[in-house]
Amino acid sequence: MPKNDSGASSNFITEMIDADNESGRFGGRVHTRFPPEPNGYLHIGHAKAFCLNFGLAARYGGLCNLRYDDTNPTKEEVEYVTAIQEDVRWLGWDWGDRLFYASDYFDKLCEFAFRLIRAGKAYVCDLSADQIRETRGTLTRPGSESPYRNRSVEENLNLFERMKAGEFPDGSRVLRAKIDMSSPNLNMRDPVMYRILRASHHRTGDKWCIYPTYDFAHGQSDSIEGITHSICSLEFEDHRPLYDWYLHNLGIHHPRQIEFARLNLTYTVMSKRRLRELVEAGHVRGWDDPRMPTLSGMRRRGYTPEAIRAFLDTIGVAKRDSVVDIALLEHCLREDLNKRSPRRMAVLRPLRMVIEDYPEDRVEELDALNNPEDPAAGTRKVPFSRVVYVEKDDFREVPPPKFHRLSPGREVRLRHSYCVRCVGVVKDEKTGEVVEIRCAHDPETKGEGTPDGRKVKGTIHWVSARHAVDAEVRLYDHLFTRPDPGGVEEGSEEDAYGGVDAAGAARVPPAAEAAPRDWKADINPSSLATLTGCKLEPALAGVAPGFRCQFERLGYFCADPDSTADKPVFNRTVTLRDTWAKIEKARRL
RNA sequence: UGGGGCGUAGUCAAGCGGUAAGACACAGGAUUUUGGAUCCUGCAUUCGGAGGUUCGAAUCCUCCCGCCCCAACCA
Repeated sequence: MPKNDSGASSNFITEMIDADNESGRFGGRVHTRFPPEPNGYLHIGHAKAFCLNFGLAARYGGLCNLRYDDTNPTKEEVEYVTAIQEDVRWLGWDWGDRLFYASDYFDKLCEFAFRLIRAGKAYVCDLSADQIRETRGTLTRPGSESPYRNRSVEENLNLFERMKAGEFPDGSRVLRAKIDMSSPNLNMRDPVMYRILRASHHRTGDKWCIYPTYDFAHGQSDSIEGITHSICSLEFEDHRPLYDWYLHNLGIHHPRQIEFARLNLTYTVMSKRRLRELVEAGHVRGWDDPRMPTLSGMRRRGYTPEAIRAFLDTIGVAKRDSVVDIALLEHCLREDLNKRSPRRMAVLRPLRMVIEDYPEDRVEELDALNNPEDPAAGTRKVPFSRVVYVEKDDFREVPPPKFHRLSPGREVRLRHSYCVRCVGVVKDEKTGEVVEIRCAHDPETKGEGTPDGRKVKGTIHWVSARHAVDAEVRLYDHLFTRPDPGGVEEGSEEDAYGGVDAAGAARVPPAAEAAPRDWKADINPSSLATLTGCKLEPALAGVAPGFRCQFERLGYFCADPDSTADKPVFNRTVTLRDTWAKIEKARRL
């Protein structure tokens, strides 16, 4: 992909901006904005949008505002406005002193409404919401005009003034734009501009009982802020003619709107509605659950802002609907983490190993490289003693082909330490399970090499039993079992739509051909595995929440805020690539 | 059956009339005290389909097919 000096990708949007700059359309100015509604936490799809907006501003030496599109007081909360700022900042962006709210413009918007009424381009309509819907027509049939459409300017002025003054009950009247009830674009069939809504707003409190709709607020808000390029997602393409109409009839600054396709990822869901449902139904522990695709969840999981940005740069920006393989996100994560993570040893499923020929009371402090990718990261001391814990997975009584870890009679290297050979096992009398392995070490192999040059194929990690720190470790897997949660069931494409589900009760689907499954049925019941009694090397004692490292041979981990002084809790951010696991999986199939 | 948008590999995505970039995934191999990392190699004779224009078409024209969005006083 073509890149400019700042490393950001070129795309169809930069081409349009380049053209605008060349023609002098906005005097060479580039001013964008990120306009979230504070009704939920930001997810990585939003990150695509704001990195695009802030990135464009940075690329062209322009500015990017943060503006809350808070026109619906029934859904918005301050909790979300705070969280949104934290997330945007986390990814490295700065809106300077340009933090705005659409609600800052309520007075101005109201004035715009009066201006349109005076121009005979807006009217107060007494039809109910149901009646408005019924008279809007359908996709193929034009709508019919409201009986209130031709009220006089004076009457409209009077009525709207009284709507504003609170003389009418909620929902009894609306202000509508007088455009064209037979337009093939439904958005142009006299859309609602203002509704009566007695709800307390998170910023304006009870000052207003009428609120502008998003469509009547968004374009003008961009205009007021002097935005040059209004970047938004594809579904607003149909609304552009409406925004054009408002801006044109109001005669105010007219930004250029450019639409792009939002981000979708396999094995997860990406809509605030669904994410909220996961939170509220308790399928996850909260918006910042490390399994969530929310930025707060990813942060808690151990993602780095750099990895997310690299991912976003890699996927590009286009208008085609797409679903990006989550493996690409994980690749970007590993690539970043590999370079910067100190290595540590941790045993998740401990198996006791006794080195019979190693003195009972001896302890050696061995040198271990902190990061083979980065010599500057230095070394640390790791204590070694007669009894250590190794990973259960690293021992097989009956080794399968190509297994080059430990089994009776075989030799492996204990990472940074000695080579040991398994000379016996101790089994549980009742279950027959191996509960301890007995080994002999070769004193000549300390740290590196073998005296006779023999090859020792496997290297396994370990933790000295008497020095180990006990920990809880949380392993995460995809939140959903299918790449397309709720996707159409194979073979059922011809099924008739069986009814109206609760969530869609008011939204009658068109006579659908395909039958989507319930997306919640695809939730992965094993997306979280909590391991206790894990053994960490002592260097890991007392690390601060947010501390990231690689547990050698296992993956990248991050200390969770649930950690306490005596018991660390670690989240697995992502596993290492695991060729052996792949071989074993292939063998099972 | 209206309007708007989009079709390039399993997934993203360049390409802008001169003969299909790159990344992920996948498959081999080298190397390795992390089965990690790294390094090689392979992976679209063809761009949704069919016609047409042209010396030459993924790029231009025509028709067809498929997918997404729109009938909230949500955003």
